[in-house]
Amino acid sequence: MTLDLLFVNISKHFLLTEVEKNYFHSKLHFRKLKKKEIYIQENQVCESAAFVLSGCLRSYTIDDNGFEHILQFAPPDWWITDMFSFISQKPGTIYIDAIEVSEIILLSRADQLDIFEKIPAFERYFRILTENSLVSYRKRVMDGLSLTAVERYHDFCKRYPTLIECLPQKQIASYIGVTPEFLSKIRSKVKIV
Amino acid sequence: MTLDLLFVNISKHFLLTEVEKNYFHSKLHFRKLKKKEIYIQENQVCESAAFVLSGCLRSYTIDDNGFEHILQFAPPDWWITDMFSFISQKPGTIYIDAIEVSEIILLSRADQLDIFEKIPAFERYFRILTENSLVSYRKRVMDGLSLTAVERYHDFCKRYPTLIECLPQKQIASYIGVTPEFLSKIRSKVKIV
DNA sequence: CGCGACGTTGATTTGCCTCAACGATTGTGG
DNA sequence: CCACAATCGTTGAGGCAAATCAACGTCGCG
Repeated sequence: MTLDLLFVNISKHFLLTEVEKNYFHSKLHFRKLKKKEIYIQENQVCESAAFVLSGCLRSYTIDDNGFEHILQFAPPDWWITDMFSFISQKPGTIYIDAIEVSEIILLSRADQLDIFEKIPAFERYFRILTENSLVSYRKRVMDGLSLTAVERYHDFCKRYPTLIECLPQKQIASYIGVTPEFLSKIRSKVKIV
Repeated sequence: MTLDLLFVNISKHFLLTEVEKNYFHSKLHFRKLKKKEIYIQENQVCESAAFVLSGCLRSYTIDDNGFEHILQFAPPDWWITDMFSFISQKPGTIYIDAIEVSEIILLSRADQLDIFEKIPAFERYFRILTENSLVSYRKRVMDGLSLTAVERYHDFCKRYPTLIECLPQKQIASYIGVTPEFLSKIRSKVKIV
């Protein structure tokens, strides 16, 4: 239950004084999640963003037909939240749960905004994270428009080699936007070649 | 050639002193674009973000088969840039051009970062814009995963009623991710009902 | 006027989905 | 610790949404 991972992450962007570090620390909350435990649900206000210390989380929606569509995986050292609900503090549309036993650190939106006032470097830190996240969503949109399912699968394997190992295949299928059956067929064809 | 639109936009988020306003103003560059004039090209570093005063811009990629895929339309009062290239100052993958005669204001990344230092409220302004933009890209990813072409078209009509009027149909098709032929068929079916 | 971009429509093809059946693996309660 | 259920991945047959290809009328523009 060490917060080091978070502070190392932050220190890649700027250096905290001891006082700032303590202040920031005082705003954080720690939480453990069991496997499959739900952290955020649809129609619920997402009060906090979560930083993953261990384990792995995912965010997803459930459509009218009951199918899940995965938006993001969050292994250790990643932030995850329902950005829409987090910034607006209105009920959201996504679910976040734990793929495996996980430890996370929570920062509420109110505390985040408070910290932005007190320690402007934090506003920079989160601005940069948001910019990077925007770029990766943009890439995802482009991939959806211009790549075939096979190409999206290969791209996923290249980008997230460590996730490939530990994720059930149906969740990868849900992320790249195909049915589990079809992903299975993609994989069997690749092997033969 | 008035910058008012930009300053009104900013004033929705925070108030500028006269000094700050002048400083910010001194960093801006004005540019006119002819219809179809290209502002940013693939493999080029995107030095500046653009704020649209009049007209309309679009960003898009061209895939291996020569097809365009539109990422964003930018009518007046919107910012547009190749975020990947803008933040990394590395060669990008997207094109930005003018759909019609347009007037834009340019802010270079270097100047933006400089302004963040001098006037922290600007860092907040752009953080908020980036957060909102991230949310809309996220929605676009979800729509691509869970909606049919017909549903994406109706959603587009609802969200961008003013754009529907002035855009050639093939560009709407490119944005929602279908061929122009198929969008034509979608529209003809809707009319009959 | 004539060319090129655009929208339309129809015939055909294809990428991916649906549904169903089957082993293999995981997990769980007795 | 085993037995059984539940979940997962695989495979095949058939179906559908959307792409492709081609032909044609219209319009804006040099």
